[in-house]
Amino acid sequence: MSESSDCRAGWCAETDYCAVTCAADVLANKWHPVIVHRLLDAGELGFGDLSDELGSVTNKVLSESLDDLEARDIVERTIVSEQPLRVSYALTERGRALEPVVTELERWGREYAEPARPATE
Amino acid sequence: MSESSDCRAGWCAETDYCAVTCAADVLANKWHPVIVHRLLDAGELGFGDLSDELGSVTNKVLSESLDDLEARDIVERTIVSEQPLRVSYALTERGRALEPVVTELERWGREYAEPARPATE
DNA sequence: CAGTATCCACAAGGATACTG
DNA sequence: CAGTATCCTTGTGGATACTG
Repeated sequence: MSESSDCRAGWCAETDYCAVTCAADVLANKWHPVIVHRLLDAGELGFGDLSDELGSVTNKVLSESLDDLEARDIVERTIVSEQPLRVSYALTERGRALEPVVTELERWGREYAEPARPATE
Repeated sequence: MSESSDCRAGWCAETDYCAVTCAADVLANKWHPVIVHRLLDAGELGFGDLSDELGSVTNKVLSESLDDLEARDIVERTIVSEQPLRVSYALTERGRALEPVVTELERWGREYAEPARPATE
């Protein structure tokens, strides 16, 4: 799924703004930021818990998002029990390192979110 | 252009993670993060300057990105001269307030960018 | 120079139904 | 429960050509 920008093409981390782009790429998905945020303060959550918290997400999309986050080593999947199947998701170290980003994002959101008026037309 | 999420639907800023989502939405565009970053440390840049710095962006896409950022009141457009037309872009207060976000994004990118391995399949 | 106008390709997200 | 499998709609970005 997704080639996810040129981060691995030696294009990243060479310049400061490339680092920014690559990091932003990780959160450039409709559900990733919330998922990380929720895991940040819940520690771990099951698939269903996440689904409930996000509200309008479908199984397919949530599953894809989690797969992607796992592939990026942001999130870790653990099987808690089979029969009935129960899994748990938690942040990896890389994932936890996103905390300051999310914190600042939240701060900005709280202060400046409302006035957004995307395209007058 | 773009309805840009449910931020204005009273959905945002009510909970912490909604604030995060809304803020993330602002940077959820291929070029927005870099543009903001570049303006953050250049102060102001002309259309052509930006185009040069971003490299592979086309006029159309850069133009759209800037329009969107302007509509969101992140960026400010100033006409420097007509004939030949010259404009300058700079961050607004809202835009400058994104600095900590970008800084943390950059920090994370520098430290963790490389190992990303999006989808093994 | 600083854009617009068109057309196009593709990935992302959603709806719905089904399964180990 | 925790996903997969399909199908479908839309948005986003890019190529190219043109303009005040």
